[in-house]
Amino acid sequence: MIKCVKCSEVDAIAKAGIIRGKQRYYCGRCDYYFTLPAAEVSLAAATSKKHQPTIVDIARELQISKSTVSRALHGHSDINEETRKAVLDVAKKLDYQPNLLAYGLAKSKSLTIGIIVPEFINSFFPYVIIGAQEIANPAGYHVLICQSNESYQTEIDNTNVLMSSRVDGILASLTGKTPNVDHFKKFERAGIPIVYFNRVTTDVCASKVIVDDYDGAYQGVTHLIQNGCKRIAHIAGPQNLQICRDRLQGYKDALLRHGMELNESLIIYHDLNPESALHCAQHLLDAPDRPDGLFALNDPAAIATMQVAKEKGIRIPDELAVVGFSNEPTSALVEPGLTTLAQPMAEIGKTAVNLLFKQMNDTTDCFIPETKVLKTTLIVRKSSLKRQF
Amino acid sequence: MIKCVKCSEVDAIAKAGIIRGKQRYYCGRCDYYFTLPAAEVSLAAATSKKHQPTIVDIARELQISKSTVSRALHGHSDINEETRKAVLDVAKKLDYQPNLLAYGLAKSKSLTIGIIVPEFINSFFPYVIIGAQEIANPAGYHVLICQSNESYQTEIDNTNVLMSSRVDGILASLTGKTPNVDHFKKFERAGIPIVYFNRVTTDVCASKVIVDDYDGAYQGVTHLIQNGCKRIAHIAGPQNLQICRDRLQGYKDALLRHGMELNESLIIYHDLNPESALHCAQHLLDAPDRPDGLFALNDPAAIATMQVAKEKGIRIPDELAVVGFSNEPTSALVEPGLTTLAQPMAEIGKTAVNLLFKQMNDTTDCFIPETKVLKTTLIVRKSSLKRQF
DNA sequence: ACCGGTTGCGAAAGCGTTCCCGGTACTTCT
DNA sequence: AGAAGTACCGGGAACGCTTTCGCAACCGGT
Repeated sequence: MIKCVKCSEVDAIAKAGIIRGKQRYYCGRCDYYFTLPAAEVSLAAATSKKHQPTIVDIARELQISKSTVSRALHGHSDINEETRKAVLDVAKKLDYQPNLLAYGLAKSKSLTIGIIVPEFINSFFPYVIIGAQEIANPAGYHVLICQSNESYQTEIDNTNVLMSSRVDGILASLTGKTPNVDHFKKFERAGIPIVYFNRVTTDVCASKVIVDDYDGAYQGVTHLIQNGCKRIAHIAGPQNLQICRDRLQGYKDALLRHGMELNESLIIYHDLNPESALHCAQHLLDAPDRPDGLFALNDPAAIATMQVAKEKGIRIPDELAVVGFSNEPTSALVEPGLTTLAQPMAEIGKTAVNLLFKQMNDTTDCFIPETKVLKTTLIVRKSSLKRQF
Repeated sequence: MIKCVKCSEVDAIAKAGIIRGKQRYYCGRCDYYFTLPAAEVSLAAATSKKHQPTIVDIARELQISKSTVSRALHGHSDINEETRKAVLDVAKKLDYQPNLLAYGLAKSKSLTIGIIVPEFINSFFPYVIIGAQEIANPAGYHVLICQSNESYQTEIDNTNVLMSSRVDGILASLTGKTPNVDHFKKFERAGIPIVYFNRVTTDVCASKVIVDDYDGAYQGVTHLIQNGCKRIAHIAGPQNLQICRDRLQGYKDALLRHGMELNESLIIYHDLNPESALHCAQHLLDAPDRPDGLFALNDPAAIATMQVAKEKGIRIPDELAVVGFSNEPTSALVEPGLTTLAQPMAEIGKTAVNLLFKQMNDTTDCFIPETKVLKTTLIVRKSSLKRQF
């Protein structure tokens, strides 16, 4: 017979429904509902997930309170030197690893900064990330990398992931399809600082790290002109990105400044997908009135064009001089070497994190965003040096 | 005069030390210690960190309990359809983002898998990571990427970071300097599954994803032999890595099988640092009795050698035929195109995550590790096709 | 001897979730 | 009509950590 778990009464027990698959009983005397305790599923087999040592374990071992352990582990004041040593010893003995989840919850900070990049197949972004880590890691922060794969939707998803992860700051570089930065507004609302780098938009009030794209483009195109190019094409990027607009403008101004005319048919737009680069190249080189010079918005596009030119038997640089942008390692490997505008990639990452930290430590409620503009350097290789000139 | 905060007594008050910089008082009547409440530092300026909506906010808005909200957000049973809709609406209205830290703490799982790679400058690892994300993300997991920068110490640090982050699983590829995997043992102890990929060691009992390195090397070297090479060199990797030992063995066996003799002076060891590749190449090509063929353990080493050869005026493939390993995109860009053994990079990532998930969902206490061996494909380009042959 | 000050530690309240369990109001059998 | 079952919901402990604040013990000067 069923006994009440409280009064051990037997007679006043009535069935009171099934709950979560188990019979429930009601004791009329105690006015108490209960289910029979599940017969102690004896297996410690359910203990597959081993217990990780916590500060409570350390505290128990030393017969002190967890507050003291916490203080000891953080070099807090208000702690006896011997106690601290003892705690540290036990921590090492137990191989204690602080639980960052709990830490983050308690402190409302995750010690993590999120980085959103459009891709990391080409070396540009990896180098930036490495630069960022070089500053972030020593400061005790680690880095959560999200790549948007040049997809706007993925970028949005990534912002949500970073939001849920409660990152303390964001470094972001946009996709070529990102029409606006509304999906980043939530970070502002939450007081999480953002620094945009490289691929930024103009319509946002935030800190930015960019290079002088206009100047770089201007230099690159001028170089082509000085090397005898008469018809200089430009593979431009999506015009939602300031970086692409600036490079385009630099291209245009360089031409005009040197008394050359603008020819819209020589400007072709690349959506930054790898296949698109090949299409642009095809299109450009198939044109009846082929260009004899090309300034591409980035190295991969320049290199893709060189490949296509090669297939078509177009000689580089004599028939087509090429200048890229970024100086990714590959640009030194292709044949002929690609003339390009070197970007200080690691420097970009470092600068961005420094700016982020500055903003994170800012106590004044109205932080004034800052834009750092780094310089590019023209690296001349063979792809732009016409022989007959 | 000072009043007791409890009884408002004035006379029985005595000073009782300074604590944390503030004067403390003692009321003899109440037997009570107190400090004066800090004059309400009126600034809401300290509220710079805005409040993020939580389930409690949703609950308050709807006048229900947070338990109900939690159930609603997770499509739990035991919830009225209308209630759920209401919760979802409010959640959307408030732009609620679940706090992954709190979730992780409560559930003892972080929905994160950690990936440790030795570097991500070359494209191999990025592609693997993309493959991994393609499986992990749809399953609700995100990926924490750590790069060890070919440093053993950094790799150890990375394991600690991932341990602290309480990742639910690990994908790891070792540095060329990692002597053993003791630093990964803590994951085993904690019951956190690991899958090693690509750069693995033999002395560990865990799931692995590798390619058939021996076979790939054998194929590559055989291809060189069939193309008329008589003195085939090998840039080998650190012998702590099984992958490097296998490729070396494949090289040796291919030579022996084809009646060629082994020449230790033609084997040179690369520590996987970028500069080291150039040294190896220099050394190899400066030798009095220069090789006429090269099988390099990876594409970057092969390409570095091609660069050095070019500088020295050594013609490829006629004077030196080259075969790499991996088929990174760059290998198609260099001149001549690099013959190489294609690895299914994204596939490696996907397979590894699948294996990891399998192990994570395994309930039996004794999980049997599994090793998946993927196939390589010889991609023939011009770097290995001697003309006079 | 007493008072004011110092040092070191413990108790407990959060942080935002999940989840177990108990409770209520209602429905459906007999 | 009353017993048995169903559908939902709320309370509250737990996760591992930080942090505030109270308190005891001790120290040194008058």
